[in-house]
Amino acid sequence: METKDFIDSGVCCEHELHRDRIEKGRASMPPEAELYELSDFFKVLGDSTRMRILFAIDKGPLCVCDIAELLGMTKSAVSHQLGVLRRSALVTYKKSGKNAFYELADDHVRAIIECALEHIRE
Amino acid sequence: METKDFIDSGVCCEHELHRDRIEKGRASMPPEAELYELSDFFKVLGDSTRMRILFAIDKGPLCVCDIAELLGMTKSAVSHQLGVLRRSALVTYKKSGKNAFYELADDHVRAIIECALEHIRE
DNA sequence: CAAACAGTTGAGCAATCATTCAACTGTTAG
DNA sequence: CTAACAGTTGAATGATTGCTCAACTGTTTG
Repeated sequence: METKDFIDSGVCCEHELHRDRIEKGRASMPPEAELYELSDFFKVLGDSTRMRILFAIDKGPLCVCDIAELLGMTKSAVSHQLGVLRRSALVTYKKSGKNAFYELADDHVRAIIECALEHIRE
Repeated sequence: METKDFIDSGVCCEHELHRDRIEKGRASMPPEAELYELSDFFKVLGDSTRMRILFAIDKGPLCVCDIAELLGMTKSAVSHQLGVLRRSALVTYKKSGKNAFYELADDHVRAIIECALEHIRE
């Protein structure tokens, strides 16, 4: 056809209609930094060991040894994952003698997991 | 001390008090299958490229070529990630001629991301 | 039909990551 | 102080994963 816009080329995303859609999509994109924070946050939740740890301490604080026993893993492996959860501020811990008792940092984490659980069970 | 319970041993998680806490934690653990579904779901969200795709199509369907242009990536790379999102049922798509228009599967996904965004911005 | 484009897919590669192992710190009990 | 235990940490390793490249399918246009 000869009614093509001068801006048109062979590729579809150069057409005016597509350009509009792309611009709309670009507008709904959050700041770069926020995007990485968001995906990093989900990345931490995206591991079954860490997820099991979060459920384990959901009803009350547990020490590393207890969590390791509960999950059937070594203290070292658990401590590494607790480090990840700690650095992402998903858990906090209090030292008590030889023990370090870990618990969920806040109810926000519970809420997000609960929200995802509903989605799964839909 | 000599008041130790007969079940006590050297390790802390064998003490009665710890055993109780462990049992409580174990009780709050969801079924194995659900746990994996949950962490797999978060794993899909835990990648900045996929997160950017979800935001890109948040305001309306886009074809693969448009998304690739918007993100500054190859169509192949985008298609691979769309495949992951498709297999996890986070997006749906409709074919229209040469194009495949992708959109968010449901509002549940929006809700979870929004919930996490609030947590990030706290 | 043939050329051009949209999209998918599998193999290969580099980077990331979870676990193991060993060495280490710090605390409590004897 | 010394032995035993709780916990952390760094290096090494095997598995996973995101992107590239190339080959392929399917659709539209001339």
